[in-house]
Amino acid sequence: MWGSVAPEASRRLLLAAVDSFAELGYHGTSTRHIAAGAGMSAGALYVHYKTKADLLFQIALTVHRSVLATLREAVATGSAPPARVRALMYAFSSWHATHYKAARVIQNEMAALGPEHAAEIAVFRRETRELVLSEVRAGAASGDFDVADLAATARALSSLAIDVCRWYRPEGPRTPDEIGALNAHLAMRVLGAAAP
Amino acid sequence: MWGSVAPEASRRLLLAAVDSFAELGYHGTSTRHIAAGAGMSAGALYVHYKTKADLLFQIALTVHRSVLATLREAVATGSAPPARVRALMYAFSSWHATHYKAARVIQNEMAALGPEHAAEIAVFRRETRELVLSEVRAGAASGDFDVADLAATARALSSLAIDVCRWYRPEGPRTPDEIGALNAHLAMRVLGAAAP
DNA sequence: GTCTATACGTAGATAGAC
DNA sequence: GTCTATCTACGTATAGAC
Repeated sequence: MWGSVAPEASRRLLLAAVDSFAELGYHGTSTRHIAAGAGMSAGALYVHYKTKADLLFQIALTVHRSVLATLREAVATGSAPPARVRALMYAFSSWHATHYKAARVIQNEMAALGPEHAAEIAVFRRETRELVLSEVRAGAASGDFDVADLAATARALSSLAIDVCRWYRPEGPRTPDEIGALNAHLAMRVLGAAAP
Repeated sequence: MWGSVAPEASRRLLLAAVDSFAELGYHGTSTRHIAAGAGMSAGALYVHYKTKADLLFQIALTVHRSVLATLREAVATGSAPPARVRALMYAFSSWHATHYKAARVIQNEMAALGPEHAAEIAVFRRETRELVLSEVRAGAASGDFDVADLAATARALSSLAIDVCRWYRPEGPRTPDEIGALNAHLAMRVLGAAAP
């Protein structure tokens, strides 16, 4: 996910910021702390990022792009709605385990973005919602799913997948793979799909 | 929920803090802002609360007590596991809509608590988890539910209910009552309970 | 209990040497 | 590009008048 961030010093700062924002929050993190986490002095940060807010925005951009690309790849692997939604929920959930720190930042700290940055990020979030919704709708239309409230059910699936980043710990008993598989299974139940 | 907070000036400060913590986060909120929200000057806050951290802790105590009491009342209304879990999910979800600001504070800002305060609050959170888990376990034991992974399924139900506070808006299309009913329905599906 | 004034620390951000 | 030093503003918290 971070491969596109260059040069290396910029990436180190970004990763240190993700760690700190995830743990202490944006407002609870000082630029000095970020710089120290990247092995630099306080002033060096401003060579790579204009402001602390800009740093958050670059993180938000990178992470949202990664999620959306992951979900789009996932649905493309299936053809029938149940297979597509299983793949979607597996990818959505396991991504939120694997990248739980980055996910926490984009879930918890987006209120700290300024209005222009927030508007730009909102586009990604809308597209993600639309993607999930359209997959649920397709399965309802085909008769594979039994869904009373399309929007609310799609949101429930997203809640399930996203919330993973809030409780997942690498030392915990379940792997990202297992979490993805379990949530894919629960999604089929939520959607009233026939048991396979 | 706030009736126990007296005198009135203390309650005004607490409510102003909840509003601001929910919107801007604990570290993003200044004591001046809280005091202004309660219609007071900056210094007056310290007559009612020892520190800003103490204010957060009082909020956390009050809100966690309210959630737990709500859930305990809810399960007591039913006898068979499906009815009990339906009541639980209805109460859990609608509470998180009705009290979405208070819920956001206890979901997003608990990392700002000091170690001793955090330990005290962790007791409430553990009890809430245990309550949900024990209800799921009872239904699995009775044969009403079909659950492969008790802990993970119980957590999924909690995710569904708690996440309501993160997206709910009073101007939105669904009432807390409707949200509670929908999540209760989805919970039955997640648990593999026979359709009523 | 509330106000104004203030002490003190730390935050974000910049300047200039290397 | 990185460092140290520094500017300036704002944060929490306290003191003392009313």
